[in-house]
Amino acid sequence: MEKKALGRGLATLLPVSDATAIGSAQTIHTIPLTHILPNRFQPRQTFDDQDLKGLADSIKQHGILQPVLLRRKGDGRYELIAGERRFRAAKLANLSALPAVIRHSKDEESTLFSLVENIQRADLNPIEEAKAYQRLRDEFGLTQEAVAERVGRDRASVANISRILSLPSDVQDMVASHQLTLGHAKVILGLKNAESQLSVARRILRDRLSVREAEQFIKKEDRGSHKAKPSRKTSVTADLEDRLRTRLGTKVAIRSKKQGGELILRYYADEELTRIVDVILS
Amino acid sequence: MEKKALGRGLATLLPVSDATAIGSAQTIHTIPLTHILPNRFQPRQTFDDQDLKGLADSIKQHGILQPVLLRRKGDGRYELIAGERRFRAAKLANLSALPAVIRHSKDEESTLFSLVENIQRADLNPIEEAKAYQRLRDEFGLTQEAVAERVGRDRASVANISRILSLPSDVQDMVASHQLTLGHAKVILGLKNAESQLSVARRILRDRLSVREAEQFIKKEDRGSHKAKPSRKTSVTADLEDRLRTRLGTKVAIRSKKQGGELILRYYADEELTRIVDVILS
DNA sequence: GCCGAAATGTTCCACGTGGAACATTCTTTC
DNA sequence: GAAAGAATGTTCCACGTGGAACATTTCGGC
Repeated sequence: MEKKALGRGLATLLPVSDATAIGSAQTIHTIPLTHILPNRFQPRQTFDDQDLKGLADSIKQHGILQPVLLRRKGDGRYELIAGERRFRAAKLANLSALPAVIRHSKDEESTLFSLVENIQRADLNPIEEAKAYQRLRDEFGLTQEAVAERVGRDRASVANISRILSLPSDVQDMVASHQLTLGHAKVILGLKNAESQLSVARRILRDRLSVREAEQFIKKEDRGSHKAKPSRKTSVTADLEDRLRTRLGTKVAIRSKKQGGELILRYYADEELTRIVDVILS
Repeated sequence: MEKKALGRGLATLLPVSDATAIGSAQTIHTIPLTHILPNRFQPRQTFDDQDLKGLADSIKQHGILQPVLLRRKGDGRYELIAGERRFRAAKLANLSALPAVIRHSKDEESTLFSLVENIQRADLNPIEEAKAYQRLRDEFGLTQEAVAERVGRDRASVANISRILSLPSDVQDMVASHQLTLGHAKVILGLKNAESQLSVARRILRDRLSVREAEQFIKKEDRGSHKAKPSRKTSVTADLEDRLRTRLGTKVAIRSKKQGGELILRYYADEELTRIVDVILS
């Protein structure tokens, strides 16, 4: 995945006045040489070795001052539009990557625009939406942040929706058919094993668990398989919870809020409530 | 507002075989005589008094066996399409209302259909939606239940959305402009006085209260003005809450759930949490 | 007026959503 | 390899929505 930032080195070497290379909205990517193909239509077939060697020496000294111009091939590789000599000289200089501007064709721009519009308008199920985001990222090299800006969502939301594509396909089908919600799917992603993901998905359907119930269920499952995830609770509150749990013999949760919080004692029958109240009042 | 149901009396008197009067989807309304206008285009201008008297006697004995046919005038009144003799005889018999079938014109059906479609499709703000429901009810005599079925919502939701039309217009503007949500508006409706409704609305905007915070705030306001609404809690849980509150010196809530429930102790600082825990553990 | 049914009014809160806050990984430079 | 910043991954839960459950009013028949 190409980076938007250059790091400090190249940025300071590029001339500010080079407007043709750095347009107002141009982003300079660093593209590995192995991903760059020569231009199929390059009329020039021979290059002077001496000339290239001189350029390579200069590059070794100063780096590449002007990004090459690339066009995306759609399979993760790029085709040179401009900068063949720089490309060859960079090889001679044993560089591994080039600064490049990726130019989209008119067709590509149109496809991008249509994709974004469809996402914003269509009543897509979460799987469709995730696939659309993936397409934006794969075909146009957009980061999650860029996708999020274009479709009007938060970056974390794009990440969350995209993650569901790593679920087993059976579970994905449940989400696509609206048997499970995105909230459920996200909870299931907390399980690492595809088998348990499918089995928990079935359990949620069978018992009609809400998202909250599913969250709790996953917590219990993780505890059972010795893969408990680190809790975000402080050790102080966890200690208090433990001691209260021992004293009262029931589930205890301490939930902090903006101002203080809530101490929650769970009871499973009216008799238990009476018992808990008696303990407190005694 | 016309009733859909007949009561037992008329229903048992109407002949089951009278298909022209009771079509498969026909609803029989009971319309006060004072709301019924004679047909402007009734060719017959004179009616035999003896004939009418005989019919009036029969009506006194048996009631009206066949509903008249009415057309809605749009101002809460109806025009007779068929049944002039029955209408006159009912007057003679001192009836106050007639069983009637309301016939919609083709134009009316088309308007109804369009209205429903627009509600289902358009991105209406809550005020617009409420007005649309009101229109369906006023112009077509639909009950909340009937509106709800047509637009695909629950009857209670239609009722709740419609209620916001009784808010002060300033508050309605806040809802229409999405400064306040429907949830906020519903909470404000719990206040009886227009002045306090507006003042609380402004408070919600100023302090960016969430719906939950607004609910709590309204509760406190009601307590302050000696207009506390009757709580839905059972006296047993209220009693337990009181005793715990006295013992622990903090807010206590008992929330029952499908299986048992939660006993919630509120704390406002870490020191208070420690104190509560100490009381329980002592 | 009484009663029962229908219709409407009202409050409270469980729900899934969306994302804040944190965790982890990747990339670039030195 | 270390450090810093960018990008991505992940969990937990506050939020407004929608309506369940209950309350109140209206209507019609007797």
